[in-house]
Amino acid sequence: MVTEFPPVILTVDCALLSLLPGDEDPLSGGLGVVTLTRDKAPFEGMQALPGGYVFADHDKDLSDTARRVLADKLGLDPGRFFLEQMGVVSGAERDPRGWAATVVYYALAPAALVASAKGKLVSVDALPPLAFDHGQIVAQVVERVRAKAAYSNIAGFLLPPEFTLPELQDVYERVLGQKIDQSVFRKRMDEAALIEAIPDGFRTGGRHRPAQLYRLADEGAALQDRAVVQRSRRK
Amino acid sequence: MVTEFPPVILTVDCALLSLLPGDEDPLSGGLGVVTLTRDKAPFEGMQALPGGYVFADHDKDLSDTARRVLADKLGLDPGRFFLEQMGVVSGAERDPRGWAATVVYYALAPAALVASAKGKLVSVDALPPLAFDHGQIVAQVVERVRAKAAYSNIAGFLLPPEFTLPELQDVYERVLGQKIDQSVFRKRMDEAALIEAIPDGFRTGGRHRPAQLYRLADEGAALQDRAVVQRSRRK
DNA sequence: GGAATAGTGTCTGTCAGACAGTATTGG
DNA sequence: CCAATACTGTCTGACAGACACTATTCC
Repeated sequence: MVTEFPPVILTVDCALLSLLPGDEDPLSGGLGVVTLTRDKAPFEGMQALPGGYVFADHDKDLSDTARRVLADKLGLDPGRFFLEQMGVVSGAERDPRGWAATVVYYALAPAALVASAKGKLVSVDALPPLAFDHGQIVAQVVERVRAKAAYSNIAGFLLPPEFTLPELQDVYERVLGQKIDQSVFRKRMDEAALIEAIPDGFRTGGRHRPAQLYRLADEGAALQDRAVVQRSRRK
Repeated sequence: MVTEFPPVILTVDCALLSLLPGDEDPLSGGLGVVTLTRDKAPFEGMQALPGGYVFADHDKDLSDTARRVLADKLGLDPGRFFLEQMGVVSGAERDPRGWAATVVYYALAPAALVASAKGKLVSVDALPPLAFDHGQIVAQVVERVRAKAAYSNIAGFLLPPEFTLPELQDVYERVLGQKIDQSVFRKRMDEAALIEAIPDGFRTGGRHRPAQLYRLADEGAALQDRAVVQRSRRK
């Protein structure tokens, strides 16, 4: 066993996901990811995920690093956004500067929050070429988020703190790219207790019945595993 | 952004899981994890997960590091074992030597393979105190493996390459700690196509009907997501 | 009242789990 | 034939999904 530090580049990269505008046709306005233009070599001028080095003096742990990156590079309010570690991507070939390991975090935030941040929000289904292996990383993150969306309340973090059930269902349909039966969706949300009704909270405005407002239940236990759509069963 | 390497300790720790002997009573002989006695400070003399530094010159990526650690520290044959990244554990406090990040890998191997390796196989349900935060890491790994066992063929890697359906069911029951209906288990295994029958392969010996031998289907697509036991639905 | 969207009730095919029944071996 | 374990068939309650129905607002 060697005792000196290994000559390894360790960074943190963040994939911040949100919903694209596209309000006109249904099921458009799907998932988007925020990218920045690199201002130095390698891959100068290309789009890349925001990332940075670990500051051992300031960051309590790697999630701290991720929050700092999102705040510094994107100007994102350290407010209500979901952050979770995806894993590590590593290898001798992925960075021309040498053997590199990157801890990947992904974040989810409401479109309104992301709109005020730096960077470009691009569709994950029509990604431009990205620096390093960031294209593959985004693909992995999207796969993970879509899988989680099917059995958790993770999609709720793409909406403002207060939202209606039809709005939430719309988000699930955009993220999953598939229609969900209204009745089934409501039954699930009800029994899963992932969200809670806001007493006397209603969204009015349209010329139709007002919708009950909800919020995510239980800030702490924010992520639970209840099925929202059933995975297909037969081969 | 700084450009010199950050003063961060980056290591890889491996949690090698297998089944404990305990053949007498049913549902005993559950999951075990392999630990080594630390031969230097910090935590000298305590049990710890096998781990090591990344060798940028030799390791193509971090999974290479993990395989090397399992081979060097445990003498494990680089043969048929399942290896997957769990994530990174990091922080200023977890290693007395300084800010440290550890990439955690977990491996599954048949008991026969593990028996010939170095280290102690201890029950994950009665862990001794472990060095660093390895106790928490093992708990996380076990949670992950149990979750995956419920909807994948991951438990098959705890058996030799050839096994019978009753043997596989027994493994699932040990890992999950719950009885599975025989008929349901077989229907799932059949439709999921996670395993395939070995033509004319039978295990004889008992004074009863011989059992068909199976192997894991498709070495490459080794892990698939088919439910083996249904998650509970009602609250 | 009509349009529009929010929200609920009901029906039906299908599946998970329970359990009983059949198959095949050694003694 | 018996014991023991491998394997299969069938029944039933419950749920997912489909779809029709009611509720409530603005005009």
